Amino acid sequence: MDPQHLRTFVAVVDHRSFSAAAQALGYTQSAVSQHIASLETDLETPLLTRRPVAPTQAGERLLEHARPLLLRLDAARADIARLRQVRPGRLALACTPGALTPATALALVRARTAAPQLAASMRVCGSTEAIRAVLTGAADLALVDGAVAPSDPLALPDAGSLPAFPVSEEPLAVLLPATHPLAGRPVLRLADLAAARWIDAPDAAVPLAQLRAAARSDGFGHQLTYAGTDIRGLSVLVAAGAGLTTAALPAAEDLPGIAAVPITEPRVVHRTELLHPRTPTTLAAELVDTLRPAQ
Amino acid sequence: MDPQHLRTFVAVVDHRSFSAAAQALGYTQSAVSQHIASLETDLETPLLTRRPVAPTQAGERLLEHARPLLLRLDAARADIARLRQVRPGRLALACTPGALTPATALALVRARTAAPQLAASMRVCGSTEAIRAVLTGAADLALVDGAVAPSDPLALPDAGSLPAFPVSEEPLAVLLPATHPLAGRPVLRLADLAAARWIDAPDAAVPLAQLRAAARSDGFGHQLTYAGTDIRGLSVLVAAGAGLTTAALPAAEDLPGIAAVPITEPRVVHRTELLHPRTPTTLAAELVDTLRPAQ
DNA sequence: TCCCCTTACGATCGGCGTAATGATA
DNA sequence: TATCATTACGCCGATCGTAAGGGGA
Repeated sequence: MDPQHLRTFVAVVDHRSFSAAAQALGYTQSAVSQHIASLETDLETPLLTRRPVAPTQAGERLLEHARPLLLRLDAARADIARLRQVRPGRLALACTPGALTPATALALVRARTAAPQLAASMRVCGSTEAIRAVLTGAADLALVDGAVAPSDPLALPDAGSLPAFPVSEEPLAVLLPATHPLAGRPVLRLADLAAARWIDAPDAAVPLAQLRAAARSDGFGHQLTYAGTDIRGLSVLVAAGAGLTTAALPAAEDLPGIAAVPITEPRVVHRTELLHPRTPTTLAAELVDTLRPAQ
Repeated sequence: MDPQHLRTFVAVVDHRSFSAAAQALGYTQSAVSQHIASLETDLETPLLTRRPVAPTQAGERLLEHARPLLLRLDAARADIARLRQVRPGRLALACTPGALTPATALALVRARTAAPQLAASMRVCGSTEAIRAVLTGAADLALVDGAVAPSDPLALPDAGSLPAFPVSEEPLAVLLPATHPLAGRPVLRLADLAAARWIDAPDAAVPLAQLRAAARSDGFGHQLTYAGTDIRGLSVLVAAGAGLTTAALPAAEDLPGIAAVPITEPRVVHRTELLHPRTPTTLAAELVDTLRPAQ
């Protein structure tokens, strides 16, 4: 089970084609075929069906291991590289949309004025991608948000080795169309909304799985999936009646056509956490110190 | 970063010697040296000091990645192997000492009588080892205990891919010498005990880290570490005044020289969970079904 | 017939062991 | 000087690319 073979396997599944994966990886078709054959011989089971190219049951299972495995391998390499040389003149931030608030923006601006020569960058993406960016060294810090019980840590996938600390906690609010029957309520209970129609926007809003966990419910079904990271676009969909979503209460106020109603039951908050590598760059460490007292 | 090289690296650190690691792995000294050299060239940093052989800072960091990485690699292989052939005639159970209660023992006996030809085995060990056993296929099921807030899941290391469900929850009790000033109390608060002297028995009792997490305290210091898995031996130490420990209340009653006092604050329970592979053997699946309604 | 995966085959590279060398207490 | 890690070197196996083969739409 050579990691390189696993990488090829993942690429083949993603591209649904041996030849496309070969091109993407800079191999010949033949090499890719040999990689897969090597894995299948080693594990003594077929991993892919051909025509069409798709993972078998065993292949699916292997994928579930291979992706985190390869991520961790890249993380290990990046971790050692960071330990070897600390680049001071850079600050690359990965940020989920819900974590980009006036407070965090201000902290970044303050860090910039403190170090004017600093080349700063910010990338807005889903939490998985943000965590991956920090793990692999593509980003120096990540700001990630989610919904949890008060003062509980966020349950972040594959972020095991990353230190995290809370930056802020605000009330969690449901976003409803202003015309919605429940829009006038001062507060709402999550359980009352489990049967509603939701929008699944894993990269832009709180993932529905976190709501289910908070409400200990199987509800929160969805018919529409929103793949972007643009909260405003999401709010337009909500206003049009495509479904509900959640956000931090302060961020959700003043959205046109939207009523934001805080959730009181169960006790749940919108929480933002800052993740940083074990060996942050000096500028990243400064920003960490800037934000830490905000807790 | 060949996994085989990582495996060698871990072995060298564990043996504190190239030659001993070579012998353990069935390589020559030379091959081990080349593995380490390959890693150090690849990562462009020394990973080990020689004479004495010890990990450098970068080596320590690599270790933190390498061990879970290799475990997951073994887990992936075992997972696929289980998918390929289900061995019905075996039931290997890995169990932490605190999870071995009359109820779980009865369930095992019942499963045995239902399938008399069954070769059953049980291994008592720490939770990390129990999880590793299930992940690598050495065991078919694991029973693991710990202390958490009521109805919270156990936070188990590296068990990400293993389904788990609760088998029982009982009050958590402190074990005190019968002569202890607090022994007569009907109940105790965990915070009152943070400053006491504890025994760190990670493989036999609730790890102190879990108590710190439950009490949100930095206390629970220890001077004595107990490396075994024998709860009776641990209770003898407690009775002798070596320090305190915890256990499920029912299990802790009637220990000679011991007073078991339930903890009421913060809300915390002793919880036992059953972990099983995604593809359990038929007998393991039966036992899973037997225990599941016990929830 | 075309597309795409598989197999055959030769060249190259990497990894292992043996054995010589080097360093350290 | 004894012990242990490193280096030199030759052999073997693994992997790559080129190219021929095969099977489904």
